Amino acid sequence: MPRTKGDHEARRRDVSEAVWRVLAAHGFGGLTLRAVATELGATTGLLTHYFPAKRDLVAHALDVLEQRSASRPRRAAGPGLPAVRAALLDILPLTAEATDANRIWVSSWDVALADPALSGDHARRYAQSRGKLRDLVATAQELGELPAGDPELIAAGAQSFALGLVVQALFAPASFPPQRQVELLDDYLASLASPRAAMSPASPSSSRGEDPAPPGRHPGR
Amino acid sequence: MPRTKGDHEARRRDVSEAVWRVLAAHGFGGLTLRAVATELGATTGLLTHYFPAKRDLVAHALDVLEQRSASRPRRAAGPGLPAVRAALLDILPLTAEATDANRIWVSSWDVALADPALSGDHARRYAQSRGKLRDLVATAQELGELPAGDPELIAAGAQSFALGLVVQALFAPASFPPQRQVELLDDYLASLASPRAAMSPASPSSSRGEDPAPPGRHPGR
DNA sequence: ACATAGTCATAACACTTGTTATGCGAATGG
DNA sequence: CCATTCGCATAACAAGTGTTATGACTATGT
Repeated sequence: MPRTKGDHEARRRDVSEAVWRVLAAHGFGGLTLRAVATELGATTGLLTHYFPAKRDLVAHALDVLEQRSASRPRRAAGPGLPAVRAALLDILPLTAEATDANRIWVSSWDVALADPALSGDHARRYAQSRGKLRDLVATAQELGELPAGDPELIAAGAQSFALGLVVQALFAPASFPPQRQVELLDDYLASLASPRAAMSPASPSSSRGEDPAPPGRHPGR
Repeated sequence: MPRTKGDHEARRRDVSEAVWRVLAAHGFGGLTLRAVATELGATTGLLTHYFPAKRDLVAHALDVLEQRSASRPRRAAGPGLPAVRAALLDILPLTAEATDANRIWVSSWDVALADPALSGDHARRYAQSRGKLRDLVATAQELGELPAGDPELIAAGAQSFALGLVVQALFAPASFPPQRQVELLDDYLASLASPRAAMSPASPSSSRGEDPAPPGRHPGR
């Protein structure tokens, strides 16, 4: 009965890719049915035929994002610190596709922060990613490639570093070419790997509100 | 002639604060003239009286954001590493106001990435902030509180770390309370301060060893 | 007191948005 | 070969958007 045979799923994928392209170009603020339709060379009638409402459309687009992020070729690396490095490199916008994905990701933060449900989804996603990173950090510590310390804390720090680097690279790609991103990441990992001077494990800020003395190690004074 | 005397500027500030509140609550995606008007207990006629177009309104709101960021009480800290720490602490969402500001900031990334002009503004802003940070890092190095190394690179890394921590804290405030943010930052600074070996200790992957990701062109498309 | 000018509500405007209804064509099943 | 069903363009729809008059109100200057 259809004009072309079993293309229902394939057509849905086409639509999702058009959504992807619109998102990469104009972000969520510029995501409209008309924009997707023209990007696809069709009309809104086609879109509503496959997705009853815009909500379903963006949901499927976000599924595509997550699926792409999950199924993209991960870097292979031996256990320990190289695995940590590979996981972080996989986050950075080192290629055109990774740049698009990260750009969409950042764009989704606006709508996500406005909606508690979506906000929770993002938080959960980051927590999961952090969990994986923590395991990698732990094995690296067991191998003696990273100094002791709460792996959860180290993973959170590493993820923060990578996330911030993503944002900076998106806004100033000329100042943060792939090579520079890798350089920054490797410097960060090197500083992590170097044995840390002894500092009091208990945070001195627990008693006072916040903003206590300068960092742990006081060279002079 | 006016209903109340010299309140022109004061009224503009009122409007800007209403814009601020709407942005903090719903982000740029939820910023409409009606929303601002009801938030202010007025109508759109008032808004257009003080700001001819929405463009001017959001521009002024962003000016307010920048002005607030610039004029907020900065942490005082002696030169060297404490100054670096203070500058980074000033970025983090440690208070309710700082959280609002950062939430608006993140929200603006969506619209900024869609508009090259705004994108350039943001890039310039971050570059400037990075420049200041670099100077602080340099003096800390002169004081021997930080090991040698390109201060520009160190500043970029520190900014990335703070930025990413902001994002994480916004999405999972329960997992990243102020105390934890400070703890993470101090850990990061401690690892920076510790003298870095030449990457020999037990790290098989040299800094420029393998890199599956070819440094191809980045943005394009 | 009167004219004037700033303040702002009211309301209409042109436009875009997501959604829905209608209908035409094509491919298939009987 | 005809009826049916899917694919999709066309177009109308209501709601919401930014923008633009219009006019009433009020405090001020003279």
